[in-house]
Amino acid sequence: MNELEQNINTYFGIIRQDELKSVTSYFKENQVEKGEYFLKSGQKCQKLSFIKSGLFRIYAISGDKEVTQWISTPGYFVTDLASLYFNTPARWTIQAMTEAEIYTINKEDYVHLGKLIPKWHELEKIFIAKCFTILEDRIFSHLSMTAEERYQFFFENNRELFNQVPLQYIASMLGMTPETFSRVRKKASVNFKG
Amino acid sequence: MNELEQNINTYFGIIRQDELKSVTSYFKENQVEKGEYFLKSGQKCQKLSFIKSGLFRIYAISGDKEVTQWISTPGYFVTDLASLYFNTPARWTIQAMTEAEIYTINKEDYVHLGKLIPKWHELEKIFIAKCFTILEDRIFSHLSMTAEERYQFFFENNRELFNQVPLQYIASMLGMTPETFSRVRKKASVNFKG
DNA sequence: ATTTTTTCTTGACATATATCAAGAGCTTCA
DNA sequence: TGAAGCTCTTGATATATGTCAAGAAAAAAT
Repeated sequence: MNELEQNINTYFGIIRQDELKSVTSYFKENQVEKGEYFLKSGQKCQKLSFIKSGLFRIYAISGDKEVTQWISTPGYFVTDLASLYFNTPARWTIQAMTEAEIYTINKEDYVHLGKLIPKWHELEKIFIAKCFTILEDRIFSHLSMTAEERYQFFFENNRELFNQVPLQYIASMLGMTPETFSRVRKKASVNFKG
Repeated sequence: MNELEQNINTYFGIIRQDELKSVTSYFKENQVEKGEYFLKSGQKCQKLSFIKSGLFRIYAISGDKEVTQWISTPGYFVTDLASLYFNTPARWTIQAMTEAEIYTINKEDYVHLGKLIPKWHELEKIFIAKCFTILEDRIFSHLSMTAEERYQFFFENNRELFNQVPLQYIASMLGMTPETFSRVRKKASVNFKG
């Protein structure tokens, strides 16, 4: 099973091999330059991509500040789900932080799959439900954890990311300033050694 | 169109009248006592209900504190989506804050509808996607707004709730203490008059 | 109607986190 | 290789929010 097929399997669940082939055939592999915009806030999102290589940052402008919502890494996907599903202007801007290779399906084909593969809506359902539970975890973390605890938790589960991207963006997605992030980090590393 | 049919329409989208009838026929109306638990954290959630009347609080215990995630009012629904869809132990406890009347479908029937009504998975997909966008808004509010701004925003859109439930729970779902809530509230009302 | 319980407010104070400013260490790239 | 720009850290300080404690107000129970 190739990379893309595995992505589909991970997020959408299991389908017959021939259907899987059919699904993946709608994805086109493409290259993305560093700094290139996958989506700009306000546009209607017309595609969904899985990341083969490279890093994408999903963020929005709020007042005079950027709010990073997520950093997407190989194996993950990028899209603005709300915009894709409800045809609303995207909240998020999505930009490549590095050169990247992605597998992209456009919205038209994505919707078409629903007519082509009986089980497709069910798979989408699973996909979105997974996205939902991820957000639910995050809400809970904001309601119940301090900045330090959110840092710890994220660090435990995403160590690799810390030497791949500017830390200020991780700070933002955890809901703290770069300065606080830096201090929390120092404190955590001291605790870790001690 | 009755209340329940309208609920289905609002959350799941439009379907044929006969299919709608078929869907709603699986929901049973039932009474709930004040204080009764709809779901307890750790259980596997086996149902989904729409609220005809009454109020439910969705919360979790974190350390020695309760974290209120949401207060569900007539027209809304109650369930633990993650638990319902992935059969995992529920994170949330759901308790009736008042006497209540609800329309309930059990999981078995809910799943069965997928076999019965071709479009059902697609409707569920819409339902979950809506839930997703609500959470996305909330994440954004925690990443970009102060306690005061979150208060303001919630107040604008949910004034009625403020004289129906203990404010401490609203405080918690907005991620602040009752004391902070009280101060923010005072400040907001002064600004409002001035 | 009175008591009891719960909820809300307020003040004093503690702590967490943000802001501002400066400098150090990296990268990038000309 | 050196200049220019990022990025990260650190200190000083400000602000937002939490904690604790007490009392007032409101709601529920008797």
